[in-house]
Amino acid sequence: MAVAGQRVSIFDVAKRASVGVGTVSRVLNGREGVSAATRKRVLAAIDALGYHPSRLASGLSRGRSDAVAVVVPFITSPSVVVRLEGILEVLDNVGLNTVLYSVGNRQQRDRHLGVLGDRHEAAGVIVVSIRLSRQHVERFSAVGTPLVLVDTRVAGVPSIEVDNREGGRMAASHLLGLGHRSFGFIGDIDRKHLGFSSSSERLEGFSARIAEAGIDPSRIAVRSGIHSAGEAAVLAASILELVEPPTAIFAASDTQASGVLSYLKSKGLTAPGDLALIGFDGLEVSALLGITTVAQPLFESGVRGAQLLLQLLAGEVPDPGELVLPLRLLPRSTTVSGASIEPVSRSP
Amino acid sequence: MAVAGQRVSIFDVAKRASVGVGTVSRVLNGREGVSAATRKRVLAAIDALGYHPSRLASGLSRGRSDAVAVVVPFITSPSVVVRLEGILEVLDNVGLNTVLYSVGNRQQRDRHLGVLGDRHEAAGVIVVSIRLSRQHVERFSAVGTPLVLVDTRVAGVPSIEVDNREGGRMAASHLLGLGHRSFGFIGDIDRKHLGFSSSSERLEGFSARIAEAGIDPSRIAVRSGIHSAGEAAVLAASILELVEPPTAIFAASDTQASGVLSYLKSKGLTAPGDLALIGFDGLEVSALLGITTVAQPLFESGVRGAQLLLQLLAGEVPDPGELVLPLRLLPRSTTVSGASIEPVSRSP
DNA sequence: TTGTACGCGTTATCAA
DNA sequence: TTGATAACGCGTACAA
Repeated sequence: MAVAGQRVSIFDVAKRASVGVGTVSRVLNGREGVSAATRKRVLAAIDALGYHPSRLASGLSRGRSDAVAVVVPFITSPSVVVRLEGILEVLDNVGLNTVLYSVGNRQQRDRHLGVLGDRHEAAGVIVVSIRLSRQHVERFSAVGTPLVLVDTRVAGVPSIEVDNREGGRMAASHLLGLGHRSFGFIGDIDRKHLGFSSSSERLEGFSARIAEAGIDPSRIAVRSGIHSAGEAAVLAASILELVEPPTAIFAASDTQASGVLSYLKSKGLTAPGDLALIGFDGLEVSALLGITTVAQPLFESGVRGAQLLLQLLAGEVPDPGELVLPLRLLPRSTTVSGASIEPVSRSP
Repeated sequence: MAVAGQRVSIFDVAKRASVGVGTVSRVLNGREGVSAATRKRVLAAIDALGYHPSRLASGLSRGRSDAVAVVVPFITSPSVVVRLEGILEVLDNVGLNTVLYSVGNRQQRDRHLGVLGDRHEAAGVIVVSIRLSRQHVERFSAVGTPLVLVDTRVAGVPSIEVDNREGGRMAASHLLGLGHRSFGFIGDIDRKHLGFSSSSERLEGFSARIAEAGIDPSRIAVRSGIHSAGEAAVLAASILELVEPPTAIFAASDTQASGVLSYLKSKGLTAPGDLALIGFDGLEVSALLGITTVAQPLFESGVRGAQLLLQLLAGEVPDPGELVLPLRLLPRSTTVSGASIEPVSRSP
């Protein structure tokens, strides 16, 4: 038992086990060249003293922190949280600490990213959903700090992504297949200039597919605002008040789609009768409300991203360094009128 | 500019400014006893070299990390995320790193909490929504590591809470005032044994108020399950299939209330016509779906918790060490039939 | 196989 | 007002 008072150091362990600190260190780090007998003695001493090494001291000695920095855009979006969960699960399993950096604007982004290349700050860095400039990336490669990108991409940097354009195409195909010929789109505006591009990429794919169907994509009623359900409701209103409102709306996220649905409800309208609606992400809320959506593997993106970083940390060169995860279209009751509103599955 | 290659240390700065490292350290930490002239020279050198101190080294020297550990239950619940945002905002502002510990079961909890008292691990700790034992707390007080509790409480430890019983009473009063006389309750079951107690406390208050109205509280149809909308939908079904189903349901959280609402919708039922429904938390989803709720200041709880920790870190003794934040009942369309489904406000 | 001593980058103490 | 130097706790060459 660690008695209150003085911190127990590697020296105390060494003394108790009648060995040198070097030996204790060797045991601690699973290095060979220690006889079974001494190893056992050392382990016993460690246990008896309740000793655990100081992250600070070992980090300083090794020349690098053992924490992983995870940089996320101001956590307001559920999708980011799910990715983060995935990251945490993997890192926690291998005993790495996760330091969370939430950035709400460019200044914060640059301030944090500018210093995170330092190995004393973090052993490695995972950036989620934030666009990085070449300069940012070069800082990292210059000092050799492993960097992984999740839901964003820079050529040459290991990353986990989905094909947002393809997702847009999938949404369009689904709606076209149902006979729709006029469309609205509700997306994000990147007010904080953090370089979010998924929304516009999804629109690109959506437009391209519409055009292929012989429809003028410039006729899509496009509205953008901050990423929130409330804002999306307002944008939906603006689209539906058009003289010739579209029959279908593609929202760039489930959060926004849920806002559209709430607007419809408030006006006594229904989907897909009055308006077909499709979202993006595959969040629980979409299942709950029966919103058709293009689902992406959010949790998995976090897991994969963290695993990628682990490889980098181990000095390996990840084979498919830039990974593209698959999307799935989940048809539900906001587009397919027959579809029963599923009695939400028990497992979350 | 920090040239790629060697790390620039306090020694480099000292050399460039023609002073001793002691002086640089003094400037760095804003200590007095440095002439304006030398301070200026040092600052210039720091700037020219792009120097910033090593957290590892200063931590080791000072004997404690400058990171704050935040322990949260497996981040699946939106309420926890909002609290976390509040915490991050405050800590980031003062330059403290936030190390996130997500615990999904007792083993994880004990493993993390057991080591977090060490000042080399964290300068201070904030525990969110997880019940701590006396032993846990004593470990912290023994070594003097500041500890703050958010949404949980232990006598003598600084904490931020709401009065869950009072919240339950508020919900009951609201429903009683609307003429309801039969009730259902949907709450959490703490399957992972992390000591969540809000749900049962809310039920206690709810029951007490019901009893005061002359109704036998044992007649409340109580159902509990894991915290998820889907599970809540299943529980709602079980309640509504009773031979004499209640006319109102109190869900222990908005997430669960949204599950109940989705179940109603899937059955073609409406609120409050077929069933009055009230939730808890005041999450955006409740506004979106028009669910009446008992709102608690989630973001603020994080902010206050972090501020409390800052005081502790500064050696101050927070005056009301155990803070109870106010609750507000927000009547919406799942209980008050007249209430229009609000066209969700623009600001989130 | 094991012990010793130095270095990691800061802070803090003590002289100057 | 300053500079030199001893910790802080650990990893690791190097010596034994």
